[in-house]
This record gives sequence, structure tokens and C-alpha cells, in this order.
Amino acid sequence: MPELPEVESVVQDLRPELIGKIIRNVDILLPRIIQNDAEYFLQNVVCQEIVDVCRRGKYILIVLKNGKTMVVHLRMTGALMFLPKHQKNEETHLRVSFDLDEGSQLLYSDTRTFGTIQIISEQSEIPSLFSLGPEPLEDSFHGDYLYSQLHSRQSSVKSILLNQEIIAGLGNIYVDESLFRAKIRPSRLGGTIKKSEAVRLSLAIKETISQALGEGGTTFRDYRNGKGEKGSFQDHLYVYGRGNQPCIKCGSPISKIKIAGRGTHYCVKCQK
DNA sequence: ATAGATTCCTGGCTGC
DNA sequence: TGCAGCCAGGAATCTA
Repeated sequence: MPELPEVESVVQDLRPELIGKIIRNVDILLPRIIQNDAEYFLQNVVCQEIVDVCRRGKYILIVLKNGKTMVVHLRMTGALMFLPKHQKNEETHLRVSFDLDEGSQLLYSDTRTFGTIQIISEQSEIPSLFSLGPEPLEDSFHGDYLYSQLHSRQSSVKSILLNQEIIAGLGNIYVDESLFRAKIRPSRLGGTIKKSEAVRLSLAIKETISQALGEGGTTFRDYRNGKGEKGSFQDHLYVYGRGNQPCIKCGSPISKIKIAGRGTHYCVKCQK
């Protein structure tokens, strides 16, 4: 499941390959991935030069010379990969392919097909992109900010951290891992989190995301970076996907429950 | 206004 | 061994 570190890895891999290339042709194999009218999409993408590739939250932003931006969201199983010339495409779930210069390609592959691609002129055309909260590694995300957001809410801290309007880029894996590192139970209501705990949590989020970025993200099942390679943060997970296995810190079995409709992993002994 | 439930989708896993 | 049925989850949409 691509979250901030995975999406950032993809962007870093793609940026040097894509900048300066021109999209010569687009092959839409699964039309519902494209959120625009297909005709409009093609008119605004074909023959355009890619001038920048960046990220905001879990969104990939491919900026074109005509001022429009092609926004890609990978959702569950999407993968955006650069395929150099003369290299054979072996994707089994290819949904959209972009022909670039000299026979190279940009491939969008997606098993469960939840991902989306949309061409926009303004960020406000995608409300969930426009209303994203702060990036966890920016200075504007800190303990005071997190405390102010948690304090006024009566839902679980797990669901609050999954809310992209409060903090951008976290998903199920990094929320569970950050809460373990901060020693906070995911079921705690936002309003019960003390200032000191919010500070600890904000630091745990920054630490978890930074470390995952350094490991090239987590490949739990499907994730691949912009070169089609796996990440390695799955070797450093404390709780995610470890239900019933012994806690790495204390040895007691990791609990797996459901919160906000998501599988939630935590240690009853380490997290209060 | 706010939060919880439902929906989309396919492959992998479980258990009979 | 085979296969039905369950489970995974980001975010839009619906419901309470």
C-alpha cells in the first residue's frame, strides 16, 4: 500500500528520467482509471513536455509544459514505472502506458484498479488534494499542532491520523508503526491524548517516515518503486502485519483488532 | 457538523 | 487437491 515514503521513492526515481521528455502517445487500456473525459485528457497530455515531477501527500504530480498537471494516485496497488528503450514490458496488470521519446515508456500498472489519473489546471479541482494537511516532515507539523488537532476530537487517534486533512501521507502501516513507537494505543480517543504524548507522537511519526524513506518504503505485498524494485522497511516493522507474533520490545503477543474499518496492530503491554 | 459505514476491485489465503 | 468465501484498504459517497 503506497503511503508517503513509497510515493516519494517513486517520485525520486521518476523525476530524472521524465523531466524534459515529451509524451508522444497514450494507450488507455482501462478507461475508468482516467478521471477526465478521455478526449480532453489526450488533448492536454499528448505532445506535452514533462517539466517537473513532485509529490504532495500520496499524490504524484506530473507538471506539463502547458501549465496543466497530471495527478496520479496509486491507492492500493497502483505502480508508476519508467521503462527505458529496448526494455520489454512484462506488466501483467498494465492499465495505461505513455510513449515517451526514443522508445522509452511510462507505465501505470494496477492490480485492484483503485488508482486514478487526472489532468487538472488548479489543485482545487481535486478537493482531497487541495485540503491536505501538513507534510509530516515539514516544520509546520509539530507537537503543538498535533495536540490542537487531537484535543478537539472524540474519535480514535488511529482514525484521526488516517485523516489526510490533518496530516498528509500516512496510511495504515505508518499509523500503526508510529503509535507503537509513541507507546500510544490506537483506540485512545483524540481528546484523551496529553500534550506530552502528542509531542512524542509527532516525533515518532517524523522518525518512522524518515527511516522508511531511507529504506525505500515498505513492500508488504505489491509495492514497487519507479524502477520496479521493492522497498526494505518491511524488515523494520514492529507491529504491522505481526498479529499474534511476539512484540519485539516485550515479547507479549501483538493484538490485531479493527478500528475505523482498518486492520490495527498494537502491543497491549507497550502501548497505553 | 461530525463521525461511522459502505463501496469500489482482484489476488492470496483459509478452511472444509 | 479443489474451491467457496473471506480479507486487504484509500478515499468518495452515503447514513446517522
